[in-house]
Amino acid sequence: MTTTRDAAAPGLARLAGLIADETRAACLLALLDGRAWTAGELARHAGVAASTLSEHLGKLVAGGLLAEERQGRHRYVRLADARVAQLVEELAAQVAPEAARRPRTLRESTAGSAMARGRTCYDHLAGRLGIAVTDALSERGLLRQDTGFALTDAGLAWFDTAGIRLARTGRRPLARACLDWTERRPHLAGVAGAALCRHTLEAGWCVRIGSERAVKVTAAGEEALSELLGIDPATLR
Amino acid sequence: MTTTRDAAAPGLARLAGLIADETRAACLLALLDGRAWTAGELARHAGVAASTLSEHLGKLVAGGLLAEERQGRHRYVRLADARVAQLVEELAAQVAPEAARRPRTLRESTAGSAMARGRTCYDHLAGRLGIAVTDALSERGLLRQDTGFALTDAGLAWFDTAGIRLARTGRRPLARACLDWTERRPHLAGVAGAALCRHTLEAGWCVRIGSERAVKVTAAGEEALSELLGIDPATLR
DNA sequence: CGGACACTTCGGCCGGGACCGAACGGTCCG
DNA sequence: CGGACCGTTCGGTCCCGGCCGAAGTGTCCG
Repeated sequence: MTTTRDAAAPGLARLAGLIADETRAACLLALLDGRAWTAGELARHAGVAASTLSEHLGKLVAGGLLAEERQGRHRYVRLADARVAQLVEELAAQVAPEAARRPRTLRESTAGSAMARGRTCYDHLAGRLGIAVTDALSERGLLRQDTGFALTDAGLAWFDTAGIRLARTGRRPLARACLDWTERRPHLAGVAGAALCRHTLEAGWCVRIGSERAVKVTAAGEEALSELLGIDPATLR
Repeated sequence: MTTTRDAAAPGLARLAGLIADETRAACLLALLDGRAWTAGELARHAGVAASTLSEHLGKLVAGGLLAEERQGRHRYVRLADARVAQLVEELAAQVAPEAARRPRTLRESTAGSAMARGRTCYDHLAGRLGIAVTDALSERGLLRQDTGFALTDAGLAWFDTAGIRLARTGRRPLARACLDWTERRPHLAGVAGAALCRHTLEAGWCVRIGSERAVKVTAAGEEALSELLGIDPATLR
């Protein structure tokens, strides 16, 4: 064998192959909501037979993209970790330019506009809401976006006084940019993004709408975001 | 149709499908060196017939992953832009845990150790060299990694006094973390990473070894890196 | 304990796509 | 201008993998 083919090529192809099927891609995108779905829910979502989806889940779990948890007769799956979520986001963002076409049906349209207003992206906030928060943090000098993407010392203090604890985990960055595919601009992800999202939901600043990823800012949320970050409630509607 | 399958699923699957072939994956990894390759070079590298590779290039170009430039009877291709490079890096990094197995042949071993010492990763420095530079920037307060990944004001000044111009382009971040797949830690990428890499090559601090991505620090480079960043030359050998 | 339910396994069907060699069209050079 | 070289197109082969329905396993509940 005289070729110098890169040793990582088979692995790369195998990994991409896991995502390269429309049904599996639909599953991964659905799981971007950060929750655990049952196999049946995913089968209905993707529009394939339960037997077909079972095989897909087997491959995704074996490939390390999904984590599973069996409970009685249910098989719950979720994205394996934040790194996998980032990977799927990143790939989806690369596709977005074409996917950001105008919607076809009224249902898609209303659901789309709710998603555009505010949604979760795995474990952090996205959509106009996510952008508004990210921009507000930047304007107040709490987040530095001009030379990269990192919280400032003032930013660390802000999280502290807001009562949002940032757990310094092993590898995961405290702050990271995640490209928003509706706004086409980066929003806050990483440990801080996750903590902020969790806090907004726990404090009742936001509530989930329906069974989708979309979230809605509550009256209490509008007040809190206006007070803590100077976000004009009108931009969130 | 009663399913709620995500509208982005077909696009995501199509994009992943472009990478999901071992031959195309080998091409993308080879092109991570940032240079333009001819179709013939890639065919030899991947170990397939020229006709087969021609079809692959057609798909990769049509899919927007590669940019092509025809010169006479040659067809030069390179990664379309930094975003595509980042995508491939990120996927490869996800694979790395398995791929970081011990090499099989002596040739792989010596080539591997040169690559581990220092190499380019699209347009920035990687390997022990890339990590050493990134760490040195951090230790001197020029780069902030603890709360994200961004240059500090001192860092901007350092680039300025070192005579390395940072062109503020449209979308590309000034500094970004790129996970190093031999060191398993982030190194500097983005505009600053690219400018630094270009400068080290132009100033003769580093030279490319052979036709691969590997680079070697020169005597002048050791002196410069020691003086400007306090990097111990021993760590680069 | 029996029936409804969630998921898995299996066999069979089918389409897509990776691959090659042969023939062809451009380009460069002696 | 003829021959070497680089790349592309085409026809044909072959295998991989997604899909389904039917049958099977395990779980929950009345």
